Amino acid sequence: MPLGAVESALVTSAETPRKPTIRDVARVAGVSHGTVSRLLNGGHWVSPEAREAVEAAIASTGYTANHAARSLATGRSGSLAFLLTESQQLLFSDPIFALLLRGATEALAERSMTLVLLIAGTDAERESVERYVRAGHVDGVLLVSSHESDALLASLVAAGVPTVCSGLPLSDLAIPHVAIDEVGAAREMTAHLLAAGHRRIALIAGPNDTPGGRLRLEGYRAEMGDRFDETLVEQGSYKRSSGDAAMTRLLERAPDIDAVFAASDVMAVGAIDALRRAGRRVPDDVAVAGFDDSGLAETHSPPLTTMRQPWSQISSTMVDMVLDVIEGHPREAVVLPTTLVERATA
Amino acid sequence: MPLGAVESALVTSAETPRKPTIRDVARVAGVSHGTVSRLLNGGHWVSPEAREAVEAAIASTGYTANHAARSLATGRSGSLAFLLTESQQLLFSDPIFALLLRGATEALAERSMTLVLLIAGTDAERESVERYVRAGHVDGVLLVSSHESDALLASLVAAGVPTVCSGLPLSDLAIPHVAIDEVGAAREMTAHLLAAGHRRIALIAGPNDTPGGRLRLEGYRAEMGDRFDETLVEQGSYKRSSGDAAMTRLLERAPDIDAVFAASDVMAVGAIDALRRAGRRVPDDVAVAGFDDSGLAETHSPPLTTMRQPWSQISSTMVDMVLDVIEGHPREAVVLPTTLVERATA
DNA sequence: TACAGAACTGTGACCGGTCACAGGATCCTG
DNA sequence: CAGGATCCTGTGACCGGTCACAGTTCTGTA
Repeated sequence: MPLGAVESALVTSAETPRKPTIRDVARVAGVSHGTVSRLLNGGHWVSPEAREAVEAAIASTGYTANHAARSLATGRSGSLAFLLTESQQLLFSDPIFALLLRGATEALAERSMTLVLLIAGTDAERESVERYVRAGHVDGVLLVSSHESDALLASLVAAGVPTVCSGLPLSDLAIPHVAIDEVGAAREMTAHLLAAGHRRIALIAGPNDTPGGRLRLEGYRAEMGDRFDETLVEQGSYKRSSGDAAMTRLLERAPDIDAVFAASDVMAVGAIDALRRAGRRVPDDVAVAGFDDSGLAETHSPPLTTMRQPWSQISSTMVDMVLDVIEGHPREAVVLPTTLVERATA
Repeated sequence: MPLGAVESALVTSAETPRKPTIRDVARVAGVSHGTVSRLLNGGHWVSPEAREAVEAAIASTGYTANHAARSLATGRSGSLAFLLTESQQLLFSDPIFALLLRGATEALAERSMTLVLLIAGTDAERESVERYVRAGHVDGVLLVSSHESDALLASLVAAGVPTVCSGLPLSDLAIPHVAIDEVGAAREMTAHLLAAGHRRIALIAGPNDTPGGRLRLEGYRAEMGDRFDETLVEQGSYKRSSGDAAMTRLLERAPDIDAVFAASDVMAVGAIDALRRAGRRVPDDVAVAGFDDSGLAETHSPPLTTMRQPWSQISSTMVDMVLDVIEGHPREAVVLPTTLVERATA
């Protein structure tokens, strides 16, 4: 009956039936709009009868909250930026960005928040992204970048925008971030290859200005100890073709290589391309290990032995952290564990 | 001087200096907030002097518009959904989704709108996405799906949500969409292979419930004419491993194959994996052609001959179309041209 | 000179929530 | 039984824009 009343009111009062508001719900439930609002925000100080009436009214009217009105009143946008400061190339070529994106989308959906994707590859884009974020269109930023120091990061922090990074920001800023034990993971993989009897283990490192590039090299070097040989190290750019090229150079310089550890799965796959062209069998002639467990590792043939990063945990932790920071609770950096996944190539 | 007044007012009235509003700007410029608002929305009926004063005031106060307030007043959210109705796997494995995402992000940034990424792979996700969109959190939807009929699509259309699809929605609904001439493009590639002297041309088709799967097969069949042979057709799932598997089956059934046309670059690369394992040289023994020009095609070694889809044009056209629909201007479907890109494999 | 209409401007209602505040009811406690 | 605490509720101001409307000035034309 109240439902009918509301329906006819809507139909008669406007040709386009307006979406029900909190006041419509209140009228149907026979309470005030304040009570409805309270129920919507946790339901404290609402009597059981009122709760029941309001819940019924919400169901019968098909009420959904108006996001813009809530934002205006609370000063919160209800969204986070997933900020990628990479050239577009990398987004396409390395599946780990998609993994992080997916994880963050899920973690936010659980909290009824949304993800705004921002890509800042060029300088013009960086500027517009900065304006956008500083204007308060998002409550916080998930900064995803493989490169360690970033002018954008500094300016976001200076502007007081709650920000969390993936990977280690190696600048001196103390930004909350979630990372893995890069050095330890690289040591573990190197030790695994050594334990399998390999002695001439090459490394295809990442770029020097990325934590993954520097620290995985450090771990490899530490574990190799006396066996460390500069000629066994090449640098790639995290792209497949760079893995291929690096492997080709390594084979020329050191044909006696019996294993190769690549700082990413994508480069490992590129290395396998080169090894195949050179007629080396994997893993019989040369063992290959990757890093990331990026999905590619499992579907590649043969499946890659790799160091798994807990992607969905990384993204959900980042979301948790930035939400805490938004609430005013400062957060420390978090280091998550990695797992060596032994498949066919090493 | 007026600026100083505003600044001190802000500082004294609140410990946290509030962000300047349209009324602050108006006070500094010595006009009413209505005039500021008019300038912000196109600047019609604003005198040159007022315009100048307001622009100076905006610059001196550092004013940026409050998105939530504008949304509330206009009933527009200023954002579009990029809705992906695919299992997560495909987003990771096929670069074309990243290409579309990137293009849409750019096209929207130009219009100061934002992109909300929604992924509806599971049924639970579909439901929450539907609630979200119907609640009016976005002004329109860019539906990206390779599969042709989609319950979600039907319900969005029923709810009157402005929606544009990529690819052909083969249901009976007349949804605006942007597509390519699938049949014509497939004919063109097949003709190219025939012209190069190949006679036993295999096809690795896409899934039957996708336009790309059905229509590219149709074009291939039409162009092959009398040479069409059912045993030369295999179906894949657009994944690399499925291209590999399909090629393996084809080689068993028809060892005399001298060319293969894959309905996506990713599957073409998978096919090359299989051909290499079988000891066939590409393109010397078997020519390979892909479809999409997904970025993978260029970086693969050897670089893939493929049919280029105009990705950035596709995404910007989709954005244009959905914005038109939002404005109340119905749009027809658009068919964009493809280009045969000859590289090393065919 | 009068007057229509264009160009410009200010005012205030409104969008749909949140939240502070002022009560009212009920219950416990001294 | 007074009086305070606790629980619950309604009221209305407020967030920062947009937009309809009314009013003013200015120009051009009869």
